[in-house]
Amino acid sequence: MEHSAKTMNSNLKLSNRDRSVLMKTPFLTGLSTNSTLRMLSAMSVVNLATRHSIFREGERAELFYCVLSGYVRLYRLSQEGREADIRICGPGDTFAECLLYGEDTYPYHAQAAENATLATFDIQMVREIASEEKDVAQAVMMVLSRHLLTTMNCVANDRLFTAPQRVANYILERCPVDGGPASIRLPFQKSLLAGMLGLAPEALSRAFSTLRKSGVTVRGRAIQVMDVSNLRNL
Amino acid sequence: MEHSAKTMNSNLKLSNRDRSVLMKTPFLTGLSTNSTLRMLSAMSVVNLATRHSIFREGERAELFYCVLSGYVRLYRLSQEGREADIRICGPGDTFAECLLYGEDTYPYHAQAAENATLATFDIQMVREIASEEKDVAQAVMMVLSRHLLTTMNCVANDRLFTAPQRVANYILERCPVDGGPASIRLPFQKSLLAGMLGLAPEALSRAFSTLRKSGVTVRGRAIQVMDVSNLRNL
DNA sequence: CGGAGATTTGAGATGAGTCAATCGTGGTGG
DNA sequence: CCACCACGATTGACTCATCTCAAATCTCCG
Repeated sequence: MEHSAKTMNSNLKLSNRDRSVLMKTPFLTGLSTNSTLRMLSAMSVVNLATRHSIFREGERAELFYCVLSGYVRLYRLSQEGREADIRICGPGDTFAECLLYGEDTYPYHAQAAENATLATFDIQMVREIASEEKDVAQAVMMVLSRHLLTTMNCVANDRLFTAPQRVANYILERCPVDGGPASIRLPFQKSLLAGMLGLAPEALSRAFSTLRKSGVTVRGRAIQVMDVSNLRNL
Repeated sequence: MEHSAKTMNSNLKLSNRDRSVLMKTPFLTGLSTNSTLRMLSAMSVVNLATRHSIFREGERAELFYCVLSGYVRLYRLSQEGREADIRICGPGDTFAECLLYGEDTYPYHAQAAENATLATFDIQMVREIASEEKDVAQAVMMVLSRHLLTTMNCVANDRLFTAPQRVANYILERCPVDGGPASIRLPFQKSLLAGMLGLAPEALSRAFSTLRKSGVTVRGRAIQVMDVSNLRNL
């Protein structure tokens, strides 16, 4: 079908950029040649159009994923159909990797938030490889640790900070560390950032306008900060 | 000092209950005899009095922990001194294990929420053991996966549900699965449950009284549910 | 240039936090 | 065994943050 060819396309041809992201994944860096080859044999690549569903909550899990380009949204649905984002994955991020040693069904929905290229890994095969190749097992542990750390951070941020504070944190994490002026560019739509921070889009908008008096200017995806060290005092 | 002997006491003598919990930890179940012995050699046991601090955010991390009895509170502080719980660990739970392959400082505070017995593991040593013994590496991956899954669940719950819904979820997770009446007993103070659900104690109290009209009765630590399947429709 | 979708703004409703006072309970010591 | 005390839990009053719905605007793409 014309449609499915456009929205999902599996092959092993990678753009140079995608290949470079792939090899820089904590998942594949520092592996022996042999381990790398084995991992690549468990891997495929797919292209996804914006809003394309990757998997649904409750589906049997056979693959986990690594984002090469674009962004992916992981979310849950309430009974009434309200959506809550759990995590936004960008280039280099891995998701559903916790199923390597956990349940056998996906615990949330995943959807391409924009056109995206993903590497898929066969869970069964990687589990096998990890049990034989120490460097792969170590890579898995590193990825899991890092993911766990950022997720606990997310809980803490949600519970400790207000919307403007969370937005300020997001900006500061992406600014050159010194004081003075800085400017960054959002890599995605604001509605995605809102979900990432656990906010409704309207709340993000209002948070930005609150931050105006702290020297933050927003025009489209461009964000300018008059004085980074000033913003750091919340 | 009399005081420190009372609040912190390191030895290798375990009560039968503690030993049984320890061996049932995902961390130590299913290991070969040799791996088990090596893990035990990286381990100590400590007793802690209520409110005793276990480590502070930013401290250099040399140990990770497994709760044998009692409860431990992991939390962050805001500038103004407000506390936000990130996780409550009970018997069998592991914490700071994400530092095996991550940063080298603790990313949050840890405190005994009541008298507790903990197993401590030397991070450096376990890292070494995991790199040599496959079954240990696998155990680490299982623990990390499970922890990650529950933490993502926590984010989803916080973002999707109101206080009464979160409390209902907590109760339902601990009820026999069928319908009809049920009763459970809280294993700790209500203020701890409040923190676990990301609520102020007052909010938990109000949530309980909201749930009264759904057939939930609370007296001290005892919770009675008139009809489980009824409560399940939020 | 047109238009669909994204973003902003306004107004109102609601959920949850804070502070303070009261109530209940369990543990301690007489 | 009882009385008391200290601390946890509840309740009320109020404030604040964020969501929801609706309308107005903006922006980017074709």
